[in-house]
Amino acid sequence: MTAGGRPAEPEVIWSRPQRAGRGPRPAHSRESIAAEAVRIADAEGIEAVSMRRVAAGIGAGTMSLYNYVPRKEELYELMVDAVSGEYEFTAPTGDWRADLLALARQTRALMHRHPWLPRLLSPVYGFSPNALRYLEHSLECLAPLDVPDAEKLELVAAVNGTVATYVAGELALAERARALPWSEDEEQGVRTAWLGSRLASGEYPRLAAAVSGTGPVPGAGLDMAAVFDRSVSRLLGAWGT
Amino acid sequence: MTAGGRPAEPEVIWSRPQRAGRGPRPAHSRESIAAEAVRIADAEGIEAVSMRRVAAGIGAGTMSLYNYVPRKEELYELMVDAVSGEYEFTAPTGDWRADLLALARQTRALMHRHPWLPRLLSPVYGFSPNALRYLEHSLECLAPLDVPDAEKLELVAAVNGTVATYVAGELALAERARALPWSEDEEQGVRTAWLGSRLASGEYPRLAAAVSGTGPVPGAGLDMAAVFDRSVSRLLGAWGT
DNA sequence: TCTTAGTTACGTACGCCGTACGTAATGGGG
DNA sequence: CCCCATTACGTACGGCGTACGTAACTAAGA
Repeated sequence: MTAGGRPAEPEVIWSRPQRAGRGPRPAHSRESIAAEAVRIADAEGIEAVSMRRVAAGIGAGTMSLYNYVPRKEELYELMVDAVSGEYEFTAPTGDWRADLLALARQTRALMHRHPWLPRLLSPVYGFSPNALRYLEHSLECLAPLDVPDAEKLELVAAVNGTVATYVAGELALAERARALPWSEDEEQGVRTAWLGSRLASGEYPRLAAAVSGTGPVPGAGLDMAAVFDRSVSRLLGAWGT
Repeated sequence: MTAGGRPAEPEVIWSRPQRAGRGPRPAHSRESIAAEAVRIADAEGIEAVSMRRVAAGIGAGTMSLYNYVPRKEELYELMVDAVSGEYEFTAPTGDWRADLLALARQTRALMHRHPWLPRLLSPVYGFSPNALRYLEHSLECLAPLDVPDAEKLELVAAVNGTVATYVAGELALAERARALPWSEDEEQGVRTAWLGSRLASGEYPRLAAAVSGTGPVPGAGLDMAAVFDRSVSRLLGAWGT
């Protein structure tokens, strides 16, 4: 242990007790810290989340935060778990495909509310309390499906992968524009112009054909929710009967 | 334009000429810059890639790099495009599912060679030259498939999403351990212990059942390449006839 | 009850980071 | 041939994550 009680050994933040027996009672909690970080990320983007900002936001000194969160990466884990608690699980209907589609829609809505979520999901890869609740509920929904349990987890992973990539694509343009000094329209403009000039070169005839008719970028006149439903449903159709 | 000739307007880096007509001939190239950044990221992780490191690596002053790369984000675009050039496209066989599976395997191998790639893919969302080559080749492979072109692009996106998420999961443990002062085994140990203790609580009966038998973390005794092939094949099976 | 050891709080400091800006050198287009 | 766009790059600013040291606090053990 270092002087400040911060361990230099591997650990999972969830297995640490919030309150140790000995010293003064902690003035803050993981929940309030996570909530503040989520608030900042929602309002100003994930790059605005710093240990200093979060500490200041809850009215603590910068280094006090390290009593609750050993590293910034753990702060990310807290954030992901916090928003994962926004799922509303309803009882399985017996139609596992409908249930999983409903879950996927919730995930998409969650990511639209918290656009930084897709970028944090892959580095984290943890089994946080709310992630476990999510997995357990998914398996409940999959009870009618007659495949080995291990494959059910594969199915859940596949759906989540598709959802994450799909929504990341949806959000990419807006997120990039928000982090740069120009607008989403300008960003889309220069990218469309560039793509148009390349396609006009004739080097990519099939791509040019595929892009003509629809816009080159997601969201250009398409009903994204419908496309989303179709993509997820198609994936779900590959399992089972 | 600022004094240094660095534009503050939206632009796509690929539409900038490498050499302007006027001044001294540039001492470096986008290719060598991208190669150096890739070298650093491969050896020490993406977090070791900084403008200073890359500039020093090619023997340039830090701020000289900004004559070639207007922002760090554009450096990431160069990196993604550079490794995208490692694809080896072979003529379509007529069996589009086999062709796309082969492409997906190449993507997986690419991501294993460059473990930072999955994390850079979503923020970038660009149509770099090599990305266009990739898309064009994918559409060539999909010529035998009788669905609208727009859906073919959806299929390619779905496959890439699945691949990216799958490989990101494969790599997460090792990548996280590399960025922290302890080993991958220690990392896996504490996470497995935590998961075990939660599952033993009885709150997640279905998850506990699914996890018993196989290891809780990917790669615990499984043939990951086979699981990968199965996942991608299943997805491909959802399209077409 | 009193000590004491573990814990919380937090100020200071170090070595990084991205990049704005100013200046000197360079060499092709008019 | 000369002008000026362009390259090269040093300096500097404000921010970052976090190591470390110290003071205040409180529950557990004597």
